Amino acid sequence: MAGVRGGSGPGQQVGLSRPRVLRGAVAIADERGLAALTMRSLAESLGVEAMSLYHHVANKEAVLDGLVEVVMAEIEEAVAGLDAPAPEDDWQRAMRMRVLAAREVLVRHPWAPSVFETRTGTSLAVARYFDGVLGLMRRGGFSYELGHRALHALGSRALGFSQELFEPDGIEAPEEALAAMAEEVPHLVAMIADASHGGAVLGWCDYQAEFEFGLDLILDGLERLRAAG
Amino acid sequence: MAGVRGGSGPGQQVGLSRPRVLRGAVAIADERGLAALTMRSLAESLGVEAMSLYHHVANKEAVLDGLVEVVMAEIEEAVAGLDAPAPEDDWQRAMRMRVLAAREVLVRHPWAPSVFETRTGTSLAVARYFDGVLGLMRRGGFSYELGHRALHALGSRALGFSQELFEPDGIEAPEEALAAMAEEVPHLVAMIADASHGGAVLGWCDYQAEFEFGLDLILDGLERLRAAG
DNA sequence: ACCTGAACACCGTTCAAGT
DNA sequence: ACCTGAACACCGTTCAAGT
Repeated sequence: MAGVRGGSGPGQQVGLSRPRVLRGAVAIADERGLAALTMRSLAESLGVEAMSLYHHVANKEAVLDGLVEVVMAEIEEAVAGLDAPAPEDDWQRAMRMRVLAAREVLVRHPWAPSVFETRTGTSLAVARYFDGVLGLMRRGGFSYELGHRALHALGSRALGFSQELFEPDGIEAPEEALAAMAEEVPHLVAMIADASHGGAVLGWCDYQAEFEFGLDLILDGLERLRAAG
Repeated sequence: MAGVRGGSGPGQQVGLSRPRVLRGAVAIADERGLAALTMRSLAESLGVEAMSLYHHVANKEAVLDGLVEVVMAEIEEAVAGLDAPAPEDDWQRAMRMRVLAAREVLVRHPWAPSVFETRTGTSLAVARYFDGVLGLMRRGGFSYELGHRALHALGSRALGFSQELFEPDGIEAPEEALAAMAEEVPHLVAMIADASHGGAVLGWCDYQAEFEFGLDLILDGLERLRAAG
């Protein structure tokens, strides 16, 4: 047959490696979503059989752990490139910039929160990031005790995302259904009606603005506690 | 063969039904974890073949949706049984009690947050709960606009849980590893050393206390904004 | 050392057949 | 109307075999 070796298909690799496997995994998750990432699809995208992957990663769990590493590396890079004030001068602004930089990375990898959520053990990469957050607060005048509480209070927000269990946007039913809804969730319906006075109706939630609101609420509260000693 | 019909095995049912299927699903998740919940294991626990389930639920997604309904019903019941102040008198205390009541339900179903996270669409049961939260804030003097922002700021905390991406507890390595860790995450190591002065070393995170701290941080901030008009 | 084909033990789900 | 057996199209993973 023709093309015995030198084909230019997706399997153009000179040899597999852990970084190459992880880069392939990120590409699939970015392009086709997390559900499309299987050992078989990953192997195929690398021009190799599924079983070959096991020479470079222990199993699929290890691939997911690797995805966390990749994302955290991108976040660390984004944070390093920041022109933030010294925490001694303005810890709150420094923290805000850090969190929003992390958030920008996550926007590029919308699957990332789901992967973070499934990881049980504490990854070193994540621990390093939180170590940086704690270090920032220390330089900003936090005691270890308050810094500890702050880490818990921030939770996933420190990494740039929050859990939106309920999206008011989801309520915007097609008019007729709204009347039926009004009995079940009167306050939500009224809230939407109130918001539509301004003009915007559908897609009226500005998630970035809401994220920043919640973040500032917490940071303001922490600053108050810090200042109070 | 003996025991043609009247056996007293797990399949003691007189006939399947959606509620019966969901109750079985909750039981499996409670006892053996979410991963153990498969259509086949669920069927077996009900003394039936897997394919029989499809006469009562559309598919596995519908089972997971049903789990959310069951949990939300338990939460609504817990909230209804609360002896909370009228929101007009003390919305913050009323809200705090509501959230902590929800949290108690979730503690009984540790798999619940994972299920909530995988649900994409807005469930009516969850919408109803958030409608109640918004109603409480309205009675407490919130505008719809601030109430809306409050719902976002609270996020999953309104239902009693928060995402702990990083558990400082996970750091408490077996002494020797700590020295190696000290280079990678110096602030976290120092934080733990600082905390151990008091006495408690391992298992030193009081998650309930940390949850309440974060909740109060947000509620205090919201009250400040509400009072400021 | 690295890659592979075949196979195993699972999944969720469909379908035609039973009562 | 409800339940079932057999089958299908997937998973992740093991194992013995190739180079």
